[in-house]
Amino acid sequence: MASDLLADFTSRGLVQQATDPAALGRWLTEPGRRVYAGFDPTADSLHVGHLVALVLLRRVAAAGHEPVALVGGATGMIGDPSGRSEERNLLSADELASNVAAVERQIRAVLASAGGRVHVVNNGDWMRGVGYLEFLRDVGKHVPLGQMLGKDSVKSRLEREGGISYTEFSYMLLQAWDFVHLSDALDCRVQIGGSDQWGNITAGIELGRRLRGRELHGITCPLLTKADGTKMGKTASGAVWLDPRRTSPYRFYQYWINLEDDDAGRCLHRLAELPLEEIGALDSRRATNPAARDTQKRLAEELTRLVHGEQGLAAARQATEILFGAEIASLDDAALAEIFADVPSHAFARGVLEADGLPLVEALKATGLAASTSAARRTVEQGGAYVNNRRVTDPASRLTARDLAGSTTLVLRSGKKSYALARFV
RNA sequence: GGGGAGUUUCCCGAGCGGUCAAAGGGGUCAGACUGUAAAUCUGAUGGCUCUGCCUUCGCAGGUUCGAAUCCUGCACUCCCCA
Repeated sequence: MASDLLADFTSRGLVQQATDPAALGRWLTEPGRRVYAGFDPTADSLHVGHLVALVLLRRVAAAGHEPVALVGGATGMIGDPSGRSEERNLLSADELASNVAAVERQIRAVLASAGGRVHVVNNGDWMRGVGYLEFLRDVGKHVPLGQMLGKDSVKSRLEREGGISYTEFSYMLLQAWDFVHLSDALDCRVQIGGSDQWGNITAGIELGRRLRGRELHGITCPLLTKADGTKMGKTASGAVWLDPRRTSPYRFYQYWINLEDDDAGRCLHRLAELPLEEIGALDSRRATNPAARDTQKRLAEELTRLVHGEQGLAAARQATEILFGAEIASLDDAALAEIFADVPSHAFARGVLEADGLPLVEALKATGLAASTSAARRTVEQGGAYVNNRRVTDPASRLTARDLAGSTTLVLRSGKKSYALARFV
């Protein structure tokens, strides 16, 4: 069953290119093979774009092999030119170190539930001690310049005005050496990555052949893009991160919920760890009854659980329920703060709730839900204002202590989904 | 250097000396519909202590009971001739 890995990938649309599938399949017949994918620590969190590689590694584990996640403490110093139109800015060593630590944590968390043995390595560990001359003699000597110049990542950059620095040009040497090193250290002979990694992967394969006479393999998967051609994982407010401090579980969940049908379908195949029969069933239900949006729901559920755990999923669901209109009866301040983590809040003096209370229009203006008192009044008159998700249509109405949802907080809303928290302290 | 056209509320753009906070379109914001989609439909869209009041039509003055609309000067933009 271990040999099913390649077929498994293929059946889920996860294979763009692969080296000699027959030989690769043979090598994978034995369980416990190590397969690696690399992650460069360009930020202190991975994002949705990295999910494909993570899921790939989980499938490696599920197939009875051992995933190796490489964090690029060394390569992150340089910057991968692949898929980039411009030179990268270098990260400081401090930044890099904390990014490495954070990314390692995330990878472990996601891979932990896959079961089996997981390796997380950092190429900084083996690159740090290597001297420049040594590297040029041991590695550089065996890589023909013509081959390097032929890589798409290099070619496309050379044609552009900004060109490419020697530093970024050298990136593929490091990644090539990583592959050879991992084949030495862990007998890891397969590298997987996004399709933009093909050049780097084959550089490693070539180096393994020249240096060790060893046969290494590579698999790339298509980059996840949306039907409109834009990158997956981008929203108007920026990237969708895996770190809950950057992207709350609620927003993460919502990202998948909001996908177009086709995009959701593709993601379902590639990212969801569901049996193919179940995926097929969702496909046909999407075709016959798209309004039910079963695919989006299932996808959001699976991925939120994968990244944020059962608790994160529960929180995302509760937040969804409330942010989509469920009346807010009584919730404590902590739950409110949690659910409305992404929502702007404004603090008022507690005293304004005394006596007649605070005019609603003033609260709408102060929280930024309305640009002016006039605009606030209009919103109320047109039925667009809600207190704790209960519509209020009287422009003269005032907020008093009875309107508090928690002990100090109440929730204001304008229209369908513009929320603000009013805190009285 | 000479001649002509223009500068309007977020954008484009219409504005007869009074009924102009200023047509129309876009955008935006609400509401309905809907699949937390797209499209569509409706309303709103200077400010405020809002059945009224205040401030807007390049800038500064002037004429007039009354000006975005007329006159003078200034600034900027565009076009034609040299």
